[in-house]
Order: sequence, then structure tokens, then C-alpha cells
Amino acid sequence: MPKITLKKMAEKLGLSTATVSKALKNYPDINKQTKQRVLDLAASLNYQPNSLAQGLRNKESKIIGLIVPKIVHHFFSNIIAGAIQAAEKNGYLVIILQTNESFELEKNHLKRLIEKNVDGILLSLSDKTTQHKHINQIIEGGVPVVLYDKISKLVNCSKVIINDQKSAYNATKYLIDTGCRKIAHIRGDLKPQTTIDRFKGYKKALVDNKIPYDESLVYTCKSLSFEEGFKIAKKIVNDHKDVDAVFAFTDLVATGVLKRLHELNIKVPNQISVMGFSNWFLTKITTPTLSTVQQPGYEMGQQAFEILLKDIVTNKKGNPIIPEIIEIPTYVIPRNSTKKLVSVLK
Amino acid sequence: MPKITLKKMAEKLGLSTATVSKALKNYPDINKQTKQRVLDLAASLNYQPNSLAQGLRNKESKIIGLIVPKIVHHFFSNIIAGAIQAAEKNGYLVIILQTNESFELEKNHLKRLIEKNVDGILLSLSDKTTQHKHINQIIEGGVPVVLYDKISKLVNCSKVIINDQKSAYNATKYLIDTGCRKIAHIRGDLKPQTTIDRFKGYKKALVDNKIPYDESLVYTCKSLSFEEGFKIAKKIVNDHKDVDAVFAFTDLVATGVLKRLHELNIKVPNQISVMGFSNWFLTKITTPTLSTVQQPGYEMGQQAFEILLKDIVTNKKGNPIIPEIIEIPTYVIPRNSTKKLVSVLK
DNA sequence: TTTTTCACCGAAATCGTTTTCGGTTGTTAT
DNA sequence: ATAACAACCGAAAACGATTTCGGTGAAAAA
Repeated sequence: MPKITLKKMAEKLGLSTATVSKALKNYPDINKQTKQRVLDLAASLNYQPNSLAQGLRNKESKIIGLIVPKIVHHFFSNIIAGAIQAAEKNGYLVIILQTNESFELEKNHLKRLIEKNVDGILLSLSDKTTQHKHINQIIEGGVPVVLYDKISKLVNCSKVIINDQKSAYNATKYLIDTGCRKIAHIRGDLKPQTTIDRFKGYKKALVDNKIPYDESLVYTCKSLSFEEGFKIAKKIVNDHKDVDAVFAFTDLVATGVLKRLHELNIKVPNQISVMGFSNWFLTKITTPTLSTVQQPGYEMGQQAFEILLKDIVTNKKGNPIIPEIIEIPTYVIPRNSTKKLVSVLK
Repeated sequence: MPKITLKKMAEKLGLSTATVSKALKNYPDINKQTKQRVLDLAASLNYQPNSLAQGLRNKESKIIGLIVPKIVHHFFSNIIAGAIQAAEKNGYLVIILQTNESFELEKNHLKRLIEKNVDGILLSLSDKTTQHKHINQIIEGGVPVVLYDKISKLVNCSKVIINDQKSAYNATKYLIDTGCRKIAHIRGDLKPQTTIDRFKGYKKALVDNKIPYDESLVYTCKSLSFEEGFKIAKKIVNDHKDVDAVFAFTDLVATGVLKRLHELNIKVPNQISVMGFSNWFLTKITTPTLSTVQQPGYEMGQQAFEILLKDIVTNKKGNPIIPEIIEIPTYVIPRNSTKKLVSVLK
């Protein structure tokens, strides 16, 4: 019952804790036979080093923190799964925390993670985060931080992102290529850079294709919800009889649009095409299935951990961290909520 | 930059670390003014105790482990969110691990959590877990474990579950009450108790309502997937022209059924009613929306933590843990994939 | 004045592991 | 025979916080 420690094994073997420790860690100045004796005893007693003591001594916990805005969102579940998988492979464990898009929670969580001596932190900014002192403090304090998805230029650290503008551009371009001309856009709230970038991509795609940008075709969603998409869809078709496509900044909202159009008996994609963003799981099971942009959460989670690990080790060696920005590629996934792309051969 | 410790503060104040520690912890034998001096300095230096040292000394990490079969499933995301929320409220942090239904991973994860000195573990068994020595060892080792959702009678510890049989019974009863008589059931694989219980509930509801149980109406799903539901739906309508309801053991599969029926141009619920299980998020956005059984993940996660915490403290006090089994209530959520229940007044 | 009491503070041990820096053998070169 | 050198092992300090058990000095009681 009482935990088995180095000291106990040392006593049992008539050795010192130092020798036992060194035997376990394969030091060269230990006799092969003593080493074997130690190894055997440790195995038979199922010795497990106390990681608290190790952490205290080595100044590392082999634990990282991962902060997400909302756990139950499919994209973030994937981030979590990816990060955990990569962490595990490298002997790290992951503490998960959720901000619910609250700045206060973000600050508190960060503080608690630091108190727990995590070796590094993976963070996606809350929508309400406008100042970054709390993050910069942590970095200056010597704990590496990697920002992913929702990032800020004002924090000087490694980042893992997708190119939201390019992705939105491609999505919009796809709609145009399938013949759509009057494309409404549902954008997110003003703060997070991602929704701004997606909006920019939308706009640029229009302009590049000689379609006049019409401000009245842009709708803003305060909450990221199915219900808002549902509501806004009605508004869109009321405002613009001849709209032939809707590009929503996220799948959940697009799904709401889909549902409302279905109820309004508007044919998708014949009358109106709908494009989402993120490739949430649910896009595969809507009727019709939702065309969207693949936002690879699992890969982002993995990469974010990998780069954090790199930063942790360079930091540990006393070298300065050189921030790196990794862009994960995205691509349009055509499904049945958009018209077919007729490839023109010539 | 270098972390601020008790010793440093003690030096700065001309006190001993003992006094500083006691001042911070509000010991009675410290002068009010010295205490204030310490408090002020700690605040101004933003002192944060080293939790590794605290853990080593107090033999507790204030971290618990949470093992789920699959993170990206909506039900488990909710479990995670609920557990984290409850943990946070009580000053605990949560390490998440995923088994992917692998017994080997389950064992490894458990081992790693113990090595990390977690104060307790929340565990949902993998489908492949048939022996429980590894879990009983942990409990005997003095680390409380609480099983949730997928449990086993062979482990003597607290558990948080839903009553799968009763829930399935009610779901089937609901179909019967809305006039269905030939009800197919899609069940899960043989191992996990949950699918067995749901099957039993289905069967019992039939018998209790004088509907003969027909083995050929029961289909088995090997993987928990949309695709399998999609495939099986076809088989069902081929085998039984007159089937008027399908009760699937989980929403994902039911959603596949829904999709296939739609493609086969079979009207839901007029020709065939469909009932799922779990109330995943996606059930709200299918066409038609899916009737299902509410399986409250968030509450389960919360309760699981609460009871684990209780076990942790009784354990710490040296008292024996009295295992407790908590049953979270479920209920049928009628949506549009089933016919309306005509309430008979008399 | 002497004793008791009380308020306040600190020395030191402890938690379990790691690692430096010597020490103690015994063996080999000089 | 002595010096030099391996090959092994251990004492002890550290990591940072907690807590027991005495101390010290001053005020109160005797």
C-alpha cells in the first residue's frame, strides 16, 4: 500500500539512494550486476518514480496546458485529440481548460496553469481578448506559449493557423465558379481576426471576379449558433429576392441557413447555394450535405504541440526561442449544397 | 525572471521561510503586522507557490485524470466539459486521455496517470475491457476511481450511469404509444453492457405491450458510425416491407438511417418512425429532426467529479470509501422523426 | 522578585529524486 | 614499493513548501 520509493529499495538492497537512482537512469559508473539487481527489484516491486519529486528537482512537469474556447465544438474536439495524441507520443500529458470566450476565464486559467508548473501552453484566444499583457508576462516568465487558430500579432510567439483569408477567398471563388453572382456573406462578430479575414477573403474574391461588393449582402452574427443562421436566412431572402448563394463563416450557422431555406421551400443548391466553413462532422449529415472548407483541427492540434515542444527544449537549453508561424493548408470540400463545378476542357 | 519563492521573500523581509509560509496560510501565531508585510510583498511580487513542492509535501497534486473512449464524440465532449467545470470550481485541474476503445491504451493511460500522482481518476471502460485487475490495483493503491457510462460490476468503486435498460424501454414504449407495431432495433456490438441493456429494454417494452419479439428485426452494428446506419437501413426495409419504426442504440447510427430512408424516398415519420439515443447535437439539425433519448453528458461529468472528490477526501481522512452508484435520469425527446403522441384525456 | 503566561518567531525535518564531488577499493604501470 | 588510474559507490546538497516543536522576550500574576 505505501508507495515504494528509492529509499526503500535502497534499504532493501543495502545501497544508497544515489546508487539506486543512477542504476535506474543507466549511469555509467554503476556495476553491471548491481544495476541488474536494482532493475529487477524495481520491476518486481513495480516501482514508479514520484513525478512530483522529479518535477521539483528537474524543474519540469511534463505537463502542458491546452486552452480552448469551447470543448464541445467539433473543431476544438479535434484540436484536443490531435494535441493529446502528439503530447502522449512525447511523454507529455495535457490539462484541458475552456474559456467560453471569456477574457476573465482566460486570465484565470493561464494563472492556474502556471501555478501548476506546466512546461508550456497551447492557447486559442477568446473573442473578447483585446490586450495581451497576461500572455506576454508568461512568455517572459520563461514558459513557452503557442497560439493556435485565434491568434494575435501582438504576442511574440509561435503560432499555428490557417489562412482564413485565402480559405474564404477560395470558398467564395468556388461559388462564383459554379455560377453564383449574388453571394451573401454571414460574418462573425467584429473582434476575432479570423472572421475579419474570412470577410476580407470573401470581398477580395468578389472584386477579383468583377462582382461589385454590396455591403447590404453582409450580415453579422453575434453568437456562433445554429439559431442565428436560421434567423438570418429569412432576413437574407427577404432583403434580396435574387440572392443565389450564402457563404457563412462557420458550419453551424450555415446549417441553420440550410434548415431555414428548407422550411421556406427554397431549393438548395438550385435556387441558393450554401457554403460553410470548418467541415464540422455535422456537415456530412445535413440534407443536403453541406459544402464547406476543411479546417483540419486534428493536424492543427498536433502541429501546435510539436512546435511547443520544440520551443520548450530550446528554452530549456537556454537558447532564445525563434517564433515560427505554421500555416495549415485548407481546401474546399464540394458537397450537395453547392452546384457542380463544370470543368471546362479546351 | 527567476521564480519568486518563499525563501526569497523571507530574505527580503528578514524573516524565516516558516514565518512567511505561516503568514500566507493564516496561522494564528503570526503578528498581524508581519502578516500584512508578507501579504503585501507576496502580492506585489505576484508570488505563486510552487505546486510541485506543495504536492510533494502534502501528497496531493490537485489534478485528476479523465479517460474517455473518444474525445470527438459529442456525448464525451459534454462529459469532459462537465467534469472540468466541476473540477475547476473545486480547485482541481483535469488531464484528458483517450482510449480509442483500446484495452492496451486504457492500461497505459492509467499507469501514466498514477505516475503523475493524480488524486483520482474518472474512467469510462473501453469496449474491449474484459478484465479489471489494472483498475482494482489502482484502487487498492489508494487512488480513488469513479467509473462512468461504461462501467463494470467487477470493479468495486463509485459509479455514475444512466439506466440504459429503462431508457431504451421508454424510447420503445414511446414508439409503441405513437402507434408503431413493427419496430426494428439496431443494437451495438456484444461487449459493452450499455448496448446489451438497451437491447433488453427494447425487448421488454415489446413484451410488456403484447408485441411479439421478432429476432429478425434486430440488427447488429459493429462500428458506431453514420455509414453503418446508412447501410443497415436499406437492409431493414428490404427484409421487412412493413416495418414502421427503427430504434437505433445511438444517434449517429439513427442519423444514417434517416439519411438512407430519405434517399429511398420513404417518409419519416409517416411510413417509418426513427428513434435515436443520446441527444447528440446533430439530432437537432437533421431533416427531419431526430427524436431521441436525452443522455446528459454534462451532468454526468459533473456528478462523476463530485463523487470522486468525495471519495478523495474520505480517503485522505483515512476512512474507507463506501462506493455509491448514481443514476442520472434520462427522458425521451420527441422531435419530428416520430409521430405525435396523442394524449388521451378521460 | 520570581514565576507563569502569552504572543511571536525560527530551526530543522520532511516529502522523493537527482547530481556533484569525493572517497574507497583494487589493479596496473614505474 | 610507490604512484597512477580505473571502477564503484555514497554523502550531501539541492528543489520549494509545510509543520512540529521549541525557543525568546515581555507582560502578567504570584
